[in-house]
Amino acid sequence: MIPIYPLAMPELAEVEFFRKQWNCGLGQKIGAVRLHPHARLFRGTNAADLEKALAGRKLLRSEARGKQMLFEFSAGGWLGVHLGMTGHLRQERPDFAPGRHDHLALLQKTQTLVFSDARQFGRVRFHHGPSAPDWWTRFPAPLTSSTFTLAVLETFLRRHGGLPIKAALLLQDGFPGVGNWMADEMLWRAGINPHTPSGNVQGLVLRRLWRIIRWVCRHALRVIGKDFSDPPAGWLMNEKWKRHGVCPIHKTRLQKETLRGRTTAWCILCQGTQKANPS
DNA sequence: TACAATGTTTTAAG
DNA sequence: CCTTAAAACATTGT
Repeated sequence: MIPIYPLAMPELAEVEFFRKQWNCGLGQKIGAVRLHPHARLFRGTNAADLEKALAGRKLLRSEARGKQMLFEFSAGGWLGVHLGMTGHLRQERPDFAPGRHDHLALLQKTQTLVFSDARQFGRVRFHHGPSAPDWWTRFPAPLTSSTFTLAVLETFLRRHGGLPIKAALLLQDGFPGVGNWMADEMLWRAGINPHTPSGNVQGLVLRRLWRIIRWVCRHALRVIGKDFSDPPAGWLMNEKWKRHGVCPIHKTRLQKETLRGRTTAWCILCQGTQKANPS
């Protein structure tokens, strides 16, 4: 059977789904490594070293934090993976021959673990040592953890008080894993206009946003992260990418605008009519 | 053809 | 040093 790999760009839940696509190789040795050594994907790491270091090691475990993934190998090998806009992980047959965009392939006895990324906005890095690399351990706590308190949210939004709330939600330092669809989903559910300065999100509205951030993360992981199911009916995400998307509640056409270079959709009845540069 | 795409990083400016 | 704005990155699909 040939599995079908969804063509979706990865945010929190999608990353978690793709991470699990390599679970079939847990506990197994890497026989050989095939990679494109000069691919942009390997910027900042020595691809030749990576190739030499991983061959013969065993894949032990993996974890996702926000949009980052870390795969641990025996003898202190750590492989960091970011999928960018077009990256994905999948498994192929053991005799797999990498294609043009299959930049990294780990050959195992019963399958090959593949990382593909056409645009190469993604990234692969390798760390050798007894513990996980610094960039990983310094990563902010998950939004679903008890560490992400209302006070943490308030402090972050105040620090970036001049940014439109939509742009602030995309900052990975504050909201690890949140991407374009999740940010719009959260603002729609919270009834906040995407252009609202972050510093103006206060009081009851702030508290509601905090609850919704956690709710959307949990549910996205439960549905999409599990098996890449579509989000339930009633989610804004189902409408956002349609040419004539409508508000799931009012059935009126969504407002669309490029905000800070990112496509943004909102409902003027739920979130108001505010646009960029009011004068 | 020209433009847009669910993401970061760099560079410049305030 | 801090925050913000915009361009750059490379490829594919409409």
